[in-house]
Amino acid sequence: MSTRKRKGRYHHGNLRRALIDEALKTIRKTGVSGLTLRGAGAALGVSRTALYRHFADKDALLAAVAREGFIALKASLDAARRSALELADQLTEMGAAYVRFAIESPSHYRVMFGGFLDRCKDEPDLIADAGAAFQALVDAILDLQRARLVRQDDARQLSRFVWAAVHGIAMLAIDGQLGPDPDAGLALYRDSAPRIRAGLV
Amino acid sequence: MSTRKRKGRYHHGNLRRALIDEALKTIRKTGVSGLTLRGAGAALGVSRTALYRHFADKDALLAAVAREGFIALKASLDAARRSALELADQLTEMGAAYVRFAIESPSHYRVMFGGFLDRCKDEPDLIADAGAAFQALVDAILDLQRARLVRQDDARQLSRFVWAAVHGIAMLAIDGQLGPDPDAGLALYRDSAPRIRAGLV
DNA sequence: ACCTGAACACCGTTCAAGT
DNA sequence: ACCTGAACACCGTTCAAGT
Repeated sequence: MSTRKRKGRYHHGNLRRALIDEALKTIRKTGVSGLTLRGAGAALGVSRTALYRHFADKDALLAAVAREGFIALKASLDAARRSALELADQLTEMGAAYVRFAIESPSHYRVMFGGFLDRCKDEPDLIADAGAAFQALVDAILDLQRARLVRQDDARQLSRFVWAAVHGIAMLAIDGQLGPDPDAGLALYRDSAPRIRAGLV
Repeated sequence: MSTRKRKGRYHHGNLRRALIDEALKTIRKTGVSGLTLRGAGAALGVSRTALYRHFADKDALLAAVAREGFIALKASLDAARRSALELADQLTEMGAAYVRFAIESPSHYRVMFGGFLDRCKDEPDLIADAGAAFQALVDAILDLQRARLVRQDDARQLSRFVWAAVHGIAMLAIDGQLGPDPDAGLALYRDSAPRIRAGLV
């Protein structure tokens, strides 16, 4: 069963979902700049303006794409946390998962953080999903604080420090600033993880 | 003496320079998305295609804008280093200058790091200017290592760690991820500076 | 309710022609 | 050498009209 409209069918079925998936696919393939509403419509066998029944404009579609990203990122972080053998390793594993997420989906990551979205505009769902991903980090740090493995500073501020560090590594990596080696980002993270930890104890 | 073409004059004078300045101005005012070649030409009283005598395409203009950014960033870092009263404070001051640069010129900063430029394309001058800014950090760390204030790890890797941390703070700040408070970025840096330092000693 | 087609006001870029 | 004007192949978005 394809996401493409069956010819002659009047309604598409789930155009909203199909548009998000199509956007994700072309973003992965060609970057954000390659995404056009006309192209997305054509790929789904739908008129160029059908999209406006489900999204206010292109930014709203991008916001939906970004939301998917934050949900997937949170899932990666949660999985990494569960996979850690010891409590002390949880945060290190989460950081690695974070950097890996960005390197595996650089264009998607850029939609989430590249300034395409105007966060002043009322997108409460997007802010909530981004907040939930951040909260995964805060929760892990609170656990470490309870076990006396991390100092008792404000957990949210500690989380922001860790977030900034891994976000910086991820951004420099997908921007090519660390050189052409595709593993440069993870290599830098491996070197940086103990340094980040040093800032927490 | 305006940068705008005097009417009737056949040549502009220094169109290349004027185009970069015009681009910087509109980017500061409206963001990168507000920059159009047609608009820039019109603002300078020049045809829409005059630009192609000085730049291969829009990306080449953006690359020139990014170069200016890296040169200005290096100047800020050097000034911060000189302004530090003690050797031990140099790096902290440089980090603050870095975050301040991004917060004061968010759109310009995004041209430098936002993935608009394809670093695989041959822009050796851009890579050189970005490298020079990074080298300012490496030099400061080498000095600290000589004074035994920083551990004797590979200086470039240490520099990348510091760079990623301040870059992450800067990016989150200008992306609005730290909340609406415009001072959130510098506040996070003040909290993070000693944590970053902990990773170096 | 959902979709279409034509239209509007934009883009970046090319190219023959002008000075 | 440097610039222009018209043209080309695109955009996002609006809107009256169709089912």
